Amino acid sequence: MVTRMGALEQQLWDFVSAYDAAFDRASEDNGLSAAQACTLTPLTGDRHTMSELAELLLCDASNVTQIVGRLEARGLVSRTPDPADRRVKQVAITPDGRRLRRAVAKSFTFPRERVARLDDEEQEQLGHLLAKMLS
Amino acid sequence: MVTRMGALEQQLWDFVSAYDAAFDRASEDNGLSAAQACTLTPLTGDRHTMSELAELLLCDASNVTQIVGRLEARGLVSRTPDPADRRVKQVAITPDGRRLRRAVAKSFTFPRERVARLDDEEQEQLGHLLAKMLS
DNA sequence: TATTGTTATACTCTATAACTATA
DNA sequence: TATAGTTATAGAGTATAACAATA
Repeated sequence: MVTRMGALEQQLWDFVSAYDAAFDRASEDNGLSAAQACTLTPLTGDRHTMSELAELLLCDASNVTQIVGRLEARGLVSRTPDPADRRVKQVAITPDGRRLRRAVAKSFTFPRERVARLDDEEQEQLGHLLAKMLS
Repeated sequence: MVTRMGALEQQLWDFVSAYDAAFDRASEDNGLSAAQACTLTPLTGDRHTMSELAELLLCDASNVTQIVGRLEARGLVSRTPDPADRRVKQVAITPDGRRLRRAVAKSFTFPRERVARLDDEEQEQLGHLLAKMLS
């Protein structure tokens, strides 16, 4: 991707590009934008505030307002004021939202398929290498 | 990211998320959107047609028209009709565009830094695993 | 006065459909 | 008629600044 990029860096670029493209496709095959699918992802049954979502999604709160607004209009999430502090909104995924999130996860075969090409020892190696790079 | 996602899949998600966020930052630190930086990337001195770019970037040609239009307005690429077939446009990066592409590459330290955490043997392992997953 | 979230606005990305110029 | 690219248009993502409601 860059001038004089090493072979390993190029492989990483290629892998990430393929991964991203596959996630985009999985989202759009289920009628969601990637951003919408990413927003449904962390809503794991607990309630989350708009600010928490903005932090998780690494974007501005005003952006979350819009994305959540579209998801809410489709009945995929709910937004209710926190009784303890009525400034705060509690966002929760609905059963429909959960279904769609599962459908996206099922469509997103890329990581499963690619990891399945590695034998047990290689999978363990990969986990070790990723942990080292992420630490 | 998904219901019941394996640990290895979660590590991949985390790595890709961090990689993408770092590329976005590197682009925006240099006054480019990620899409603009991605468009400058493959313009390696040869000439490319709009269609080729659309294929490389996995998007519609009308989208490339707009992105290239903005890059051209800033003097980062040039667009000239192919004398052999005047329907075709040859896109080339300018010296300013090259400078900016290098600046983005320099800012995008994430892959270099993370790979540098691995010793020589681990880097070789990673290359092997990526090749297997990309094949 | 400070904080949470929304609204208003502007720009970019993206695709589809209609169009222009060229072949 | 077919192809390369553009234009028109519309919807979505994104951020900044101004605002409302609540604390």
